[in-house]
Parts: sequence; C-alpha cells; structure tokens
Amino acid sequence: MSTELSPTYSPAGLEVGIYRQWVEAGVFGPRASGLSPDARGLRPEAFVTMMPPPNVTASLHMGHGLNNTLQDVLTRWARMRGRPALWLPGTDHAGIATQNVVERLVAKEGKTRFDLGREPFIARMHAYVDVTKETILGQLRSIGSSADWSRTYYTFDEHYSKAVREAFVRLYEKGLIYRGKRIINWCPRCLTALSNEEAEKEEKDGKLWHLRYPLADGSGSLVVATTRPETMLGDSGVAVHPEDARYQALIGKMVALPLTDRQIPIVADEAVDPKFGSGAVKVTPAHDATDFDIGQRHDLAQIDVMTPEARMSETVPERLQGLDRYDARKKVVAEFDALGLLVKIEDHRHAVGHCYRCGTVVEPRLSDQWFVEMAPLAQPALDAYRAGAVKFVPERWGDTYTQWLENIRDWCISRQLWWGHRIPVWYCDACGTKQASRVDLSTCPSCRGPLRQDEDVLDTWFSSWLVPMASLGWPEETEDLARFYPGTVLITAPEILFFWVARMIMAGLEFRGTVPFSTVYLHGTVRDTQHRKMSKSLGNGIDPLDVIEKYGADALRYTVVSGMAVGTDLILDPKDLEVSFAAGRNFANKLWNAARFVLGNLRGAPRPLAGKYREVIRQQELTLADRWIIARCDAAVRNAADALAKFRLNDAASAAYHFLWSDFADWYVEAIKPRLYGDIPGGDVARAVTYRVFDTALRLLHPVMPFLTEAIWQKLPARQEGELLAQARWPEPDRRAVDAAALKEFALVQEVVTALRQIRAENGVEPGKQIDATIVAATPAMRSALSLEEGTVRRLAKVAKLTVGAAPSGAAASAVLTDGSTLIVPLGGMVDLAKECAKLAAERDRLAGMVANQEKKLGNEQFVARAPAPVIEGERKKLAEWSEQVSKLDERRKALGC
RNA sequence: GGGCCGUUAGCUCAGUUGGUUAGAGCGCUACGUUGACAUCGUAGAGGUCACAAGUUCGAAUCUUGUACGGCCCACCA
Repeated sequence: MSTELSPTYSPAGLEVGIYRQWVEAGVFGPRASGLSPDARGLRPEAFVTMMPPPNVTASLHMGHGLNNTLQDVLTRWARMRGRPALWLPGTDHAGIATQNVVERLVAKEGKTRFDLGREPFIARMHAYVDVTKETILGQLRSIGSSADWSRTYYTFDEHYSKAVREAFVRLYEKGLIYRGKRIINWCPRCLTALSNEEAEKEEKDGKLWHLRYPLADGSGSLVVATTRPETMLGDSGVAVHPEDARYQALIGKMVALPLTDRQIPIVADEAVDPKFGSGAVKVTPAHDATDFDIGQRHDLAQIDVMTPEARMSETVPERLQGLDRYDARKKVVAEFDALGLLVKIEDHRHAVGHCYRCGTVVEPRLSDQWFVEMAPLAQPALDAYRAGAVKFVPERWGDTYTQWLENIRDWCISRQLWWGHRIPVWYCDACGTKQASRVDLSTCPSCRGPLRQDEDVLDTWFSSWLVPMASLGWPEETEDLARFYPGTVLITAPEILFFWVARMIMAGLEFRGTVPFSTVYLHGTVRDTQHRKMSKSLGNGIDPLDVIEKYGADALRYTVVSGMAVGTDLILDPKDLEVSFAAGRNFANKLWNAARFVLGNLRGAPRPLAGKYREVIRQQELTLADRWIIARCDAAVRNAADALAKFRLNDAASAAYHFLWSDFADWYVEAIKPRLYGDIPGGDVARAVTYRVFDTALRLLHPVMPFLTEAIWQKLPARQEGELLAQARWPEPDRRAVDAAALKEFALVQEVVTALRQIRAENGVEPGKQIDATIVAATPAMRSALSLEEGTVRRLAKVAKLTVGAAPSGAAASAVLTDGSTLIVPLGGMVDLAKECAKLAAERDRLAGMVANQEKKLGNEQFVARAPAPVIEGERKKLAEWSEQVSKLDERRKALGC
C-alpha cells in the first residue's frame, strides 16, 4: 500500500479496492466488535435491519440507491458504536413481475408459456433468475452496502419455501385461510387474480352511459347509469332504494333486458344511493363487488360475460362473442342508440383499478380463489401499534397504518401463475378430501387414491411478509432467530406500507408473538423536478451506476443523504446529473485534497504523536485555534449523533460537511500553516490536534461516505496493519473539549479577518497588497483573541501592522464589529470618503432601526412581564450590543467628518 | 367523497418545543494561478417565508379559511 493519496481524486478504482478489503476482513457480519460490557455488565444490543428485497430481475434504480444508502448509514453507525450490526440482504422471486419478464423473452421466440409447459417454463425461469439475481446484488455492493452477504436470503429458495408452507398450513389449520367464490380483481393480461392492494386505483376521466331498460310488461321503462355498458349483458337485476318514492310501483316487476332475451327483476336494496344518477342500478353480480352483494341478498344469477382475457364469452349473444371488452362496449352502446334506448352520455370522473405490474385495467370478476381472513390478524397489529410496540418515523404514517388495518378486507392470496410457491393443498378426486400439508403428498391418506396439488401459486407478498423471520431460519429455532429476532428498525418506502410492512407486523405477531421491528422509518420517494416518480416508462430515471461511474458512490450517497430530510421526497434532475450531484462530488474532492494536505504534513511526524493526539486537550501549548477546532469538532460529534438517533441523516451529513469544509479546511488549516511549515514553533502540537480532529471527522463522516473516508483514514500515521475505519469506534463527545471562550474568541478572529477582506474588496485593494489595521476600543475578548491569533489575522487578511489602540487620523475605511470595537484601515487616497460615509450611515441606520425595535420591545410591559427571563436577558444584551455599535458608528462618522 | 402532506433566495431544500439581522448547496456577479484543492478561494447580489384573518408581548413556526401542487384511501353504479 502506498503511503500517499493520488493527486487527483478518482473514485472508480478506489471504491472497488476498498470494498474488497471490507469483504476480506469480514466487516459486514454482526461481530460483537470486541466491545466490553458496560458498567452494568450489559453488552450492546444488536442492531438488526432487513433489506427490502429487490426483485430478482431488478436492476439498480435510484429508489434502491436511496433505500440502501439510508440502511447502510444506519448500519455502519451502529457497527461503529460497537453494536453487533446485522443488515440482512435478500432478493424476492417477485411472482408476476418475474414471470412477465421471462414470458416476454419466450414471446420473442414466438412462443407462450403454455407452449413450453409448466415444468420446462419454471426450469427456464430458475435458470434466468440465477443469473439476474447476482446482478442486483452486485449493484447494491457498488454503492457500498455493508450488508451481511453470507446470510443473503431468497424468497424462493428451499429453506424459505418451508417457511411459506409453515405459515400457510398454520393459518389453514387455524381456519384463517379459506377458498371461496368472490369478486376479485382480475388482470386480463397477466391472467391472474390480484389482491386489492395490487389493483391500483387511478382517477380517470370516463363516461357515464344512461341506458333505458323497458319493463317486460310494456308498461314503461326505467333508466340505469353505468360506466361499463358491456357488463349489462351479465345483468341479472335492477336495484332501487327501498324508500325511493319514484320506484315503489316498480319493485318486483320484471325488466326485459335489451340485447338479450332475458327478463330480470327489479329489487329493492339499501345499497342503492337514490341521489346518484337515476336512482336505479343495473346489477351485475359476476362483475362488481357491490352488485355481487346485492345479488346474494336477492338471489340473482351470476353471469360471467367475459373470458379470462376479457373478451366477451359464450354467455352473450353470438354477434358480440369474442369481442374485446372495449369493442363490446362500443357495440353495446351503438345498439342501444339504434334501439333508441341510449338516453345520454355524461362525462364522469371515477377511479379505475390497474394491474400494478402491467398497468392493464383490471376486471372485477367472480372467481374461485384462496383468501386469508384478515380481521383476526389485524387486531393484534393495531393493538401493538397502539401500545407503542412499533413506532413510525415520521409518526403520521401511524394513522395511515391504523386506517388500513381498521378497514382491512380479506386477502386474496392465490395467483393463476406458474412462478411462485405452489399452494400446499392437495385434492383427492376419488374421495373428495382436500388437505394442506407442510410436505408434498402423493397418495390420499383416507382412500389411498392419487392426489392432485392445487394449480395456483401464492401471492409473492405471502412469502415476503415472513422476511424478518424466514431470513433468520424460521420455522426452525435457529441461533440467528434467537439472537436477531425481533429486529430493530425497518427502512423502506411508504409505497409498500400495506403490501409489506403492515403484513410483516401481522405475521410477526401471529407466528412469533412479537412485532418484527420496533421502528419503521419510511423515507420519501425519488422524483424528478416535476415531482413525478422516477420510472422506466416515463424515462425520467437516473441510473445510479452511471452516477457512481462519473462521480463515485460517495458522491451519490452524500447527495442522497443530504437531500433526504425526514418526511420529504428527494427531488433530482435526471436531465442534469451535474446539478444533482455536484455538491457530493465537490465535497468528496475537497476532502480528498484536504487529506492530501494533512497527510503530507503529518507524514514523518514523531511516533508519539499518535498516542499524544488523544490527549491534546487543555494543554498549555494549545493555541486559540487549536482549542477552537477541538471544541468545534466535539460539537460536530454531538450534533451528528443527535441527528442520527432521530433519523435526521441529512443533519448528520451536514454536521460533518460543515465541520470539515468550513471549520477545518477554511479556517483551521489556514491558521496553522506557519506552524506546520516550521516558520514558527508549535508544529508538533498543531499536528497532534490536526490528527485528532481529522481522524474524528473521518469517523463521523464514514457512515455517509465510507469509501473515501476509509481510504484516507488508513493512510493516517501510526495505523496498525489491517486496521479498518469501518470497524473503528464512532467518536464520543468529550466534556474536556467544550470551550465556550475559545468559540467566542476565535469567532472574533474570523470576524476581523472577514471585515478586513470586505474592506479590501470594497475599496479595490490589490489582492497582494499589504495593509495596516487598527482596532479601537477592543473588548477584553477581542484583545485576547488578537494577541493569541495575531499572525493568523495578519496572514489571512494580508495585514502588515495590526495594532490595538487609538484611531489613526486621516482617510480610512472602517467597520464596527459585533463586540463594539471599531476596525480602522487607513488607506489614504484609496478611500472614497463619500462612499465610506454613505456605507457607515447605512449601517448606522440599519442598527438604529434594530435598536429602536428592541427598545420598543423592552419598553412593552407585557413583554417584560410575560417573556421568560432568559429571553429578556438575551434581548437586553442585544440592545446593549447594538446601541454600542450605533454610537461607535456615530463616532466614526464624526471622526471622518461625514 | 374521506384523509394526509407541501407552498421559504433563480433551482433543490433546511429551519426539531413560537424568541438574534430567516440559513445551506447549486446557479449568478466581481476579483483571484497565495507552496491541499479552479471539482478551488475571497467578496457580493438575491427572500413582503403562497394569500387572508386570528391567537400572542412576539408568528416562517400555533389556529381557521382561501388558492395552487402532490400523495394515500374509497363498493355513488
């Protein structure tokens, strides 16, 4: 390993090498970190988080990038604090999504899955997935994910399948899984049933067709309204509200259903809203959930008018058979029109369900499916939340969670797919028994006849809801399960709150008797500048791999973390990666260069330095700048830890950023250069302090920018062979580092330097020109600051002679400082007296305004009587400070003859 | 239809229990090749905190309403 950093920061090669080091050193497993028990003999509690498993065929997108970065930051933080940290990665076999992918491949060969047959098709899927699975996992590594890959789970591997069967059989035996004929959401493209959650409701502009249905006895007609006219072919009744005066006489009469030769009854049902449309509803029990219920109550026929592909079936008149549902819609409407039965067409906005995998409009359809009865599972999940066993960050998601659980409906878990866990139920055609089983069955236990397994597979989410348990070995009582269940925090996107999070909580409570994690951190969504979700179809995505290649994973991570405040979305511009990721890249580059400087100056430092650096607090030889940077560093440590504990990762990143860039690089490094160069004494102390705070800052920043900090940290002097930052300790706050006086005095140094620079800029002083400066009426703090850091002030502001004392006469530029002292820079003819006077006057007026405001505030009896004492005290101080400045400005103006 | 969230500088956003002159990054302007860094440095411009009313000694912050944007849920066909 070379001892130097390359002159330019190039993340590409560096990151790969660093990642290899971590893997080889086994950093990612849940080590006890060698941390000794605390005073009470307790070992640190394990930190466990489960990765939301990406789909096996997924390729990395910004959503993964965001989600995994956040998980990695928290995992690395926990690890560095000495907690056994386990981040459990995995992949999801993703039923419909994956089957769709492979079906498309097969389609390119001009075939369908049915041409191949079930077994060969599944074999082909396995082969395909074996390859893609590694792709996504490898991509997750490239962003630096420190997950424990040795424990990677796959929701379709052998062990996991056992867990799925166990869960199914247990619920089945408990009577919570049943098979029934219900209206479900059917995707005519994927040819499967979907759960309610998988049918995404989307508001769309549609039409409302008003159709006239003649009475069978010819005594009149009534009008019904529908958004799906083609379903009228399956109507088996018309419903009106029982109290609707308009229809009292019609209840019980028959309607001659147009386009068919059927007669259907008019029934009275409470479900009808008399205020909507005509108040009469066509009832299609096989194609609408409400109609299904009405049909049940009135014993109406269930006529499914469509094929699985949503074409009109043989149940409809021959001329319409085989038509696609939308063609049939047009035709039906046309026929009604031709018959004079089309009353009107209205614009109508309503929600339509779409398949969440292919976007096809789902068809509500009567179908025989498997369901989980959810109410008994939902109640404990509600109770646990209300008892505080699980909390959400941000909290408001708790309401959403509650609302969903309170209105939960049974979960349709069977899918008419081939890719998935086959439903572990066997039927005996001979004796008619059916049985759920944990192991495959071949002969009927009662009649010894041959058995037939259910053809359907389970909803993918029926396997993913077991992640927190199954990934640790459940249903076996493994060591991992005992040690790491329940987990600590789940970090995911709110989109899958119902699909996954709520169901995991239910499963945890049902199968293990406890919630699977105590905190759920729901982060925002990655969107483009128009606030649209990034997606492949919109083409507004950002490829994280592209960003990593251009700017490095650290830059990506920094941008993502610093842009992700709790409860907000992350907006990035896909059209301008430069704008989106510049901050991260610039910071990485800045840190790299600061490190080159630091390392260059620490190199060859005496050995004892490394030991000494820990103790360089409150030593006689410390300069004001030293004390200041130590105190600032300590403050950054406190801020970052506070922020991380509250999931405010952006604040933690910003604490490290500002410390490193503003405090350390801009001020401290500049302040100590003469000492480092040997121009003045104190070099060793400066090096020791630099070592201390730089080391600390690298630790602070490591969870956010792990590669870069690791690479730099390893080059610090006196590092042991094989020592890794990823395993180093997170910095602890140090009471000895707190130094209010140093903070105050160095701030004065900064103020003087800034004021001098400002005067130079305003008066057009050439950059290289040395000037003189005097501070008049310096406060004790100012005197102290100047005497301690005179050299710093002079060097940073290019001041030849810096004096404290009486005002020099003659034309000069000046500034009144916050402590009430006046900075005077004699510039002779360079000063435009009129301009200077105007500047001082403007400044005076501004301050005088503030003073007046302050006097008014303090003169207000109500304020003095009601505001808390510290606030009043603070306001008095401000008043005094500003008044002082005003009078100093007046003096100055008088002196200049303004 | 119900619920939730947002509206702060040209852009993307912080601003945690109401209490300095409302901050950051990017962008912009001027100047600058000072022995880590031009992916940089220095200085600067830029905001009636969406609007209205209210509570309060005091409101970006709390309340109500309005407008606009977004999200989630929903069996008015």
